[in-house]
Amino acid sequence: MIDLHSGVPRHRQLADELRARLRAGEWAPGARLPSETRLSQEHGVGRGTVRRAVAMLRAEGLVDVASGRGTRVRELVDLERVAVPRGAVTRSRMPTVEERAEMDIPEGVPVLVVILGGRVRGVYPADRAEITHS
Amino acid sequence: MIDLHSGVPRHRQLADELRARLRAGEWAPGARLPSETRLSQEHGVGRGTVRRAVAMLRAEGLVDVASGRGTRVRELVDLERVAVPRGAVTRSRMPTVEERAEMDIPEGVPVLVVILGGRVRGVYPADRAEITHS
DNA sequence: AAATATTTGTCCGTATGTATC
DNA sequence: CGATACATACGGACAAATATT
Repeated sequence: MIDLHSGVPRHRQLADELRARLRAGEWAPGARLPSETRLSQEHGVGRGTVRRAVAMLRAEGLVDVASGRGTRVRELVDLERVAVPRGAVTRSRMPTVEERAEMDIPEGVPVLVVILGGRVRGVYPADRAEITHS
Repeated sequence: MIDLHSGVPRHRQLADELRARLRAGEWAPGARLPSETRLSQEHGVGRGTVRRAVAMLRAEGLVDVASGRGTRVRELVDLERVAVPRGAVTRSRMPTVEERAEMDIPEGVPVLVVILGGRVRGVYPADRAEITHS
C-alpha cells in the first residue's frame, strides 16, 4: 500500500512493491503486468507516477515494455560462453546508443568488454553472453 | 537544434545533442552542465522534456545529478584489478537496489559478477573494478 | 547567521499521438 | 473499426537540497 506521508516518493514505493512481487514469482517470465491505467487506479496515483515506477524496473533490466502490448517480465536466455585467454581483462559498462541499436540491446542491459593487449577484442551484451577464462 | 516535426522525440534529440557535446569534451569531468531551466529555455522545450533527456544520460552512466547542485560530468576513477583463476566465469547485470545502497553504486553503473564452481564469488561495481584472468 | 535565489525532485491533470488487440 | 495500452509533451504547483548574498 502506498503511504502518501511516508516521505518516500510514490513512484519509488510502487517500484519497490512491484519488484518484490516480481521476485516472489507473481508473474512468470513473459507474463504481462497490469496496465499503467490499472496500476494507476489500484494504487491511487497518477499515470505519470506509474510510468516512473515502471521505468525504474526497466532500467534494472527486470521488465520489457512495448507500446500497445504492455509490460512483460523479461525472459532469460541461455548465455553464450565467450572464452578468453590468460591476460585478458574484462570490464563492463552501459552500451552506447549506437551499440544498443546495432546489437539490439534492450534497456537495462550492460555490455561486457574484453580487452587483450590494451585493445578491445570484443563487446558482448550481458543478457546473452558470459566470459569464461580458459 | 530541435526539430518539432522530425518524428524523433524531443527528449531524444536533446539527449543526442548533449551526448555529442559531452563526447566532444565541451564540459570537463566534474564540470556542470546548464541547469534544467536554462536548457528548457534555450531549446524551447518543457522542463519535463529536459529531465527525460538528462535521465537518459544518467542511465548511460555519463553524468551525475544531485539535487540543488546540478548535473555534472562523471569523473573516471582508476579501476581496481580483481584477479580470478582459470575456470572462473564473469557476468554482468544491473545492480539490485540493495546492492546500489550498500555499495554506493551510482546510476547507470552495472556490476561484474564472478562465478567459480557455480557459486558467486564476488560482485563488483563496474566503475571501480575490472576482472583480470590469471 | 540569516534571508534569498537557484536547482533538482515530485506529482498532478490534460491532451494528443502511435501501436496493438 | 473501436477499444485498449503505451509514448510524448506541456503546464502548473510545491517541496527539498544547495548555493549565494
